[in-house]
Amino acid sequence: MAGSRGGGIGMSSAECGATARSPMPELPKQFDHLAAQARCRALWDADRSWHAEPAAPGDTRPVYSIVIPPPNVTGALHLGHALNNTLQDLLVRTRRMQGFLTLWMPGTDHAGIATQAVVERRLLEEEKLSRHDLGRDALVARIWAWKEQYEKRILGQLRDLGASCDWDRTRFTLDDQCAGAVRAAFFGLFKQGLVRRGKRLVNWDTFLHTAVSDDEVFHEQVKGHFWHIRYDVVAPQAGEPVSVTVATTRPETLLGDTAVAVHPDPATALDAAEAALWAKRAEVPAKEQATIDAQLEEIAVRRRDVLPTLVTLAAMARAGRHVRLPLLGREIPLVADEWAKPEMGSGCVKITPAHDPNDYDVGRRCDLPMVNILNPDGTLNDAAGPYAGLTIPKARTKVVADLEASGQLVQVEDRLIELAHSDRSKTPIEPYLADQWFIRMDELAQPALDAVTSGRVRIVPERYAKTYLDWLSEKRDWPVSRQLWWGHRIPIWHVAGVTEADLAAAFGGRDTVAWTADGAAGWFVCSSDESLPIETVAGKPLVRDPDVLDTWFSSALWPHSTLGWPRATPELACFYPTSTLVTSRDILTLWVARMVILGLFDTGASPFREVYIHPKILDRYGETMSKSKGNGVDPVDVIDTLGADALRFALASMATETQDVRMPVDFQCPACGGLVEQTVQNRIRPRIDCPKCGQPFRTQWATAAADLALPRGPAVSERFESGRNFSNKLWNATRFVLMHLEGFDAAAVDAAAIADPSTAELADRWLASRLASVTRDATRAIDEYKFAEAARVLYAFAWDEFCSAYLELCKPRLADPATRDRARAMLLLGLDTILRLLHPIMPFVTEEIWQHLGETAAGRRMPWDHGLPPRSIMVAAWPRPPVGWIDPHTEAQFGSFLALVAAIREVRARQNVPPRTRVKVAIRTARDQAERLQPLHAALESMAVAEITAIGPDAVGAAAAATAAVAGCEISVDLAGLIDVEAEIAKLIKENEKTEGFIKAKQAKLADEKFAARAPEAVVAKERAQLAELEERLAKGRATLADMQHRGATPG
RNA sequence: GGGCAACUAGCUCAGUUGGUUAGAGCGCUACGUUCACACCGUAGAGGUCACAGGUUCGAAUCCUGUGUUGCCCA
Repeated sequence: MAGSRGGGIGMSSAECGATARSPMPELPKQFDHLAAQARCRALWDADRSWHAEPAAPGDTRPVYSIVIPPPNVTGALHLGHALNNTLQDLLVRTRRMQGFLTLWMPGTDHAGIATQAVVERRLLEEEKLSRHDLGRDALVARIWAWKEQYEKRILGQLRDLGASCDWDRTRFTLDDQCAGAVRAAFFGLFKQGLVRRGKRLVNWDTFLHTAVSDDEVFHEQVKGHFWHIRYDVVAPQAGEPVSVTVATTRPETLLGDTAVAVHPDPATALDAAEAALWAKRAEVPAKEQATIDAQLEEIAVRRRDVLPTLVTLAAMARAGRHVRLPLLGREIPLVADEWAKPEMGSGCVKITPAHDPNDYDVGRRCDLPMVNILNPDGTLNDAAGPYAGLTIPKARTKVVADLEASGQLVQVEDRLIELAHSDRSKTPIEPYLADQWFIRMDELAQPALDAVTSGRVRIVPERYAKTYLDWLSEKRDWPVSRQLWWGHRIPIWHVAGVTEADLAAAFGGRDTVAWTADGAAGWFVCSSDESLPIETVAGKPLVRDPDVLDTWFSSALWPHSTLGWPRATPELACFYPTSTLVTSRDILTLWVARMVILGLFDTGASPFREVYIHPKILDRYGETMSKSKGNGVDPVDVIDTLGADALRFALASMATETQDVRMPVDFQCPACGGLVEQTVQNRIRPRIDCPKCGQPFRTQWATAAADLALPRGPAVSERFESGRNFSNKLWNATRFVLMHLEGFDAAAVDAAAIADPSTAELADRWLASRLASVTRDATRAIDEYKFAEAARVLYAFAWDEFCSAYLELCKPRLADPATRDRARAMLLLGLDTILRLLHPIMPFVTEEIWQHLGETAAGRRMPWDHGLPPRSIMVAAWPRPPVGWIDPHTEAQFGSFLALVAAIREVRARQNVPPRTRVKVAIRTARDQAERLQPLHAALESMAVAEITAIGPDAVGAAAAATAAVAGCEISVDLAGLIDVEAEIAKLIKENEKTEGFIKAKQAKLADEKFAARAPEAVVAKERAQLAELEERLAKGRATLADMQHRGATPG
């Protein structure tokens, strides 16, 4: 497609010059983003401009590399991905243009449980099958099929967005190369003794038969009960309680109880609780004190009634006494542990280490046995004795009934309970003790901490370093087992009943196999090979661990695994460590910290030098966008309707240093185009009736056939429109420039000479200065990750200065053969520079325009170009205007000119002068100012629709005139026959009042002796000057007002 | 409970080391389609910078506290 458009592409300048023709007829008034997107992608793909090869010998280019945070293959990309990838592309395109050897590594993530759960849910919905019906291999095959589909879609979306990834290098966290890296990394850890086997409480989903991670759990309040149960003391002695009462919301867990805990020092604990209440009471408002008083009263009662018993129990616990577990009759110890709170309940608490996280900690501290009473399917196992085989709800009913029958049930309370539910199956989570593999963090964490504290890895914004350091410094072991089928199978096999000599004989000499004792006469064998070459050792079977690794394990290797590690590839040598990681703060610990840990462990180097954390996009209510809430905007909708550039520009503009950008979302009615505000109520409806035209449309929730038949109303946001408008503005500025470029020999222009401050006139010096300072500001903003700043600076310059000012004042110059060529050269310089600066943010519109410039002005050469402009702007040189172009004095002078134009326009507007009526203007100003403005007369007259009747120190305005003082000029607009005296008087009064206000404030400030004494000299002088200026303005204003009022009284 | 943020125009956000007569985009009002652009132009209205103290000659900006909101960790 690129080839079919405009034969000029890729031709030499001579050929281009020969075929140059007026482009106007073929350039539509509106930028066609869809056509441009297709054309540009085809061009970039044809040239593989995004591809990077490792540096060849002698290539001295600096290297810039980024690895993409691999999107999950769970579903399509959302707005957060669009932001994340826009910013990466922005960095990558900038560096590429700046001459870096630039690689952006793309790929996707297999996303363990998320993907498996999606596929399992569909399997159940569509075929009424569970994964066990299908079997491991068949399910995994299904998930691969899903992955193929979504990977394709995701990569397509990234391309639609304009991402200039090196598509030839696309990786997947579960592909062969990554799998090899995972095995090698795990094996390395195993060999160093950093992998350990241990028990861990997991969130067990009894419906899906799998552990789910903490962030796949949601909490919901449900109605439940609080059962108070009596445990009898074994052989109570005189003065000792004969029983203790504990309370639980899950009575069936008593079957797994291995202790009852009491606080070791209940008196002190009670005092501490009371002291805390007093402290709180002193702080809260009076109305809340009553509640606290009641609690204090309660503590006093406890001290009297409960404390003596607790003290006795604590002593009994120390003496190693026991209580008898109801129903099962097991004797379990009384233990002393601070988890038991004397101020709560009976002060005693039952301990079920295998089924409660807090109890688990108590169990660890007190060295208690851990009795698991559950089967993976949520029924009770043999440890539950007569209750084995029952489901949890049935077991609960029976336990309660039996307790009641045996008289052990003391009391039942109704209570609201915060209950954990699985986000995947929506069923209650059971804490479940399972054997897991852990990566030991005690040694691994320190280098990763050092990397950040030493500054070798810089986190931007800086405050996130704290999150990272706090989390890592806990050095908590990383549980890496997942009871799933989709993922990297843990490369560990178990064998029992053999000796180490047997193992040594079986694997003799292989350095890819290592083993460790399992603590129970068996062995764990680990290998970095895809499989072990043998199935038995000394006749005993090797059994592979059924679990897979945590998804984050393979993600943690992403920067080096994608570059070929553990092989010593040229890619790894050239592009590792990478330059920048761009991500969102919610995975700073899960992902970023682990990348640093394993990057350092595997390669000895941190995987990146800088981490940029970008904001999150929220909806108008400050809620995170998510598919399940229905409050997101589909980036594809924006790309299709407004263009990828519009999306990217808006996203870049949102990337400010403060986080959490809100984006109000509306539904767009497909019938009338009207916007319907998205609310908490309507965002989950399958169909919405447009309040404007009454026509119904469907949303993402539509499932019923009747709803699906309706046209879809996409979720949109007005925030994207300014990007679309900006594209169009650039497009039309181009049309203007190209229109005037006909017959212009761009090759003959020496842009540097044209912009030379010593010879150029004010307007051109101004443009050159602005180009240089804007380039500096935009470049610096990108370097500092201030993307919104870069977008704002470029938008304001391109629109307000280049289009509204420079382009306008070129109009008279273009009409004059004497000044035309210089103006044309400057327009070309300005447009070309703006395009390059904007390209990283808006690649499509800039590339499309670049192609048109290539047809009309292929021979142009910017001062920072070494040769002719390349075929694609993607590989054009980043502008480097000479610093000498920057001239604040010129910028200030030109600012005066623009202020003059604005002042005349304001008078016109106030006086309702018809747009095409030329007004007569006299400007009284100092001689040097008048001389500087001389070349701008035509521009001033054209921009303000004015005729300058006089300019200079002696210029005299008409008798009936509106005046304004601005930028050292006193302008006088002749209002003969036009004047609206009332409007002018009203304006003057208001203006004078405002000035008086300022003067009063200034006078007060200057009259303050302390100010004069302590403020810096320069500030005082500035204030004085401002006061003088204000007073002069007021004097003139008053004189004019008096004149007007006189005139108003005697019209004519 | 601990930590991190945010609070500035109707909405979404800027506002560098304190020197401000507080800005932008969208929206709003008025006027306007001559030849780059109505996805446009010109002009205008609109703010007690959450609140209360403090530091300072001077606070949107620094400090303390309060309120509201969000996120992370437990």
